[in-house]
Amino acid sequence: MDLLADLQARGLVHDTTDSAALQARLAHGPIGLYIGFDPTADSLHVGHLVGQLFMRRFQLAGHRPFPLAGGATGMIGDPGGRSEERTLLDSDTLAHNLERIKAQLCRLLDFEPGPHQATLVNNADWTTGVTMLEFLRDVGKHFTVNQMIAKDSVRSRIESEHGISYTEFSYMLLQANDFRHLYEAHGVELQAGASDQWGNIVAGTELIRRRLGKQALAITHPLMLKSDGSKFGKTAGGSVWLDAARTSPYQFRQFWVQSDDQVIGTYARMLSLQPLVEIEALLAEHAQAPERRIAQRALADELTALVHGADAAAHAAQAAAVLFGGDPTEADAAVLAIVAAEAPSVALPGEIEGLRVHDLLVGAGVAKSVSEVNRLLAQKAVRAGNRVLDDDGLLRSADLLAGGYLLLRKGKREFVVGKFPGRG
RNA sequence: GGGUCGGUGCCCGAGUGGCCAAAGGGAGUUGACUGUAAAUCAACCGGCACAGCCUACGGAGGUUCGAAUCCUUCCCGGCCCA
Repeated sequence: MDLLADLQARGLVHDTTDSAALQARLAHGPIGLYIGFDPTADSLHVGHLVGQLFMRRFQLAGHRPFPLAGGATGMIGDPGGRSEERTLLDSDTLAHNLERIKAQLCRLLDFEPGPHQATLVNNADWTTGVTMLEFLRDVGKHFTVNQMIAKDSVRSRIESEHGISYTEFSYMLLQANDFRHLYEAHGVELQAGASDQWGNIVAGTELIRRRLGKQALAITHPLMLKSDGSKFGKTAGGSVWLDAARTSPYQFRQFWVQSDDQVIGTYARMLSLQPLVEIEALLAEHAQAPERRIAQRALADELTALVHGADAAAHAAQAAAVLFGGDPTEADAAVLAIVAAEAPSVALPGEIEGLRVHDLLVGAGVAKSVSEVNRLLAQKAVRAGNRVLDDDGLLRSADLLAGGYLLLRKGKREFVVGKFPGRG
């Protein structure tokens, strides 16, 4: 199966400009492709994985990926997919975000010198020095406002009550110019992105055609949505981030393990780098005994290893086995040490006997307030080890597990490990 | 610039002097049932030193025993007129 057919079979192709030309071009030899990521936060989240892995698939098939960090476009903000104007980030925040995101963009791709070497680029490098007049003459001249306001992302904003600023209106020109620059400077002939980027991407192919007289190509992948149609990658606690400091490898893995059956097939096909036949076999097996969650576990392990490394993935799996598998009160100190390193943790004061859990749970971020802890206690939702705590929330020294760890559990799936400072 | 309608808790949205921490819905949390799933049912859903107190209905003043509700003023948004 060739690359394009594989992408299609995985449900990763939403639209392409000229599929025959793309097919032929891919068969002809290595192609340069790029996907842009704007530094709107200091970490990417799981929603960005589709795009990152999209590039990885091309690289594995022998092509050259150019992950682009939007140092320039991030200053403007993409008008697409939102009903209101963005608040502009200040330059310190932007610089910080950019640095963090660059590191993440590099993680899933191969940067070793060679024919399919990845190259990280930043559109600020070729945008910052351009003057307003140059831009208007070299880029703006090639677009009519008529076409620009016809694009979905712009039209929906024009029709919204808040309107759209001139700044955000210009976004697509910047992105078009990026494509043109990469085409000329690096021979990047293909731009990929999520389906909501279609308008911006095609603006680039048009600019290349008008100004250079060359054909550039475009391909988009569907936006990933949850089963209820809401935005992918959001949980109760917010987004699931790729940065281990924001979302621990354990939490990251749990996100996938807890995916529901309805969407796991879509997720596995779109995200896993395993051959499609193997994925289909796994999904068939999963359908036989969904309660075993083998598809969820397989995808969770694969993605955690890709994003956080094999060791972190193994530890996250071991921690989950203790917390959801057997009896944590029987786990030995070595295993609990792994749990303690993976699950959110909180420092214990000297003495446990008679200590109330309130501050521990609030401190760990599991509960927002003392009142909430009281409510949880009243609902019998808090445990230490296996013991359901009384309404007073008092702990006993007998609640300590092997190695002096205190395992607090809120509800069925949230855990906090209490550790004495200086140990484990 | 003139007129007019509006700004309520995470979101939508009721409330037009005391019975208001504020109806209802959504989101969320927990419990039951399960498979670390979905659906369903139930409870909870501002904070705290928790039978009480504090903070809160755009901001600041005021009237009143008492204000989300009335008055003044300022800020912000929609619509209409210029």
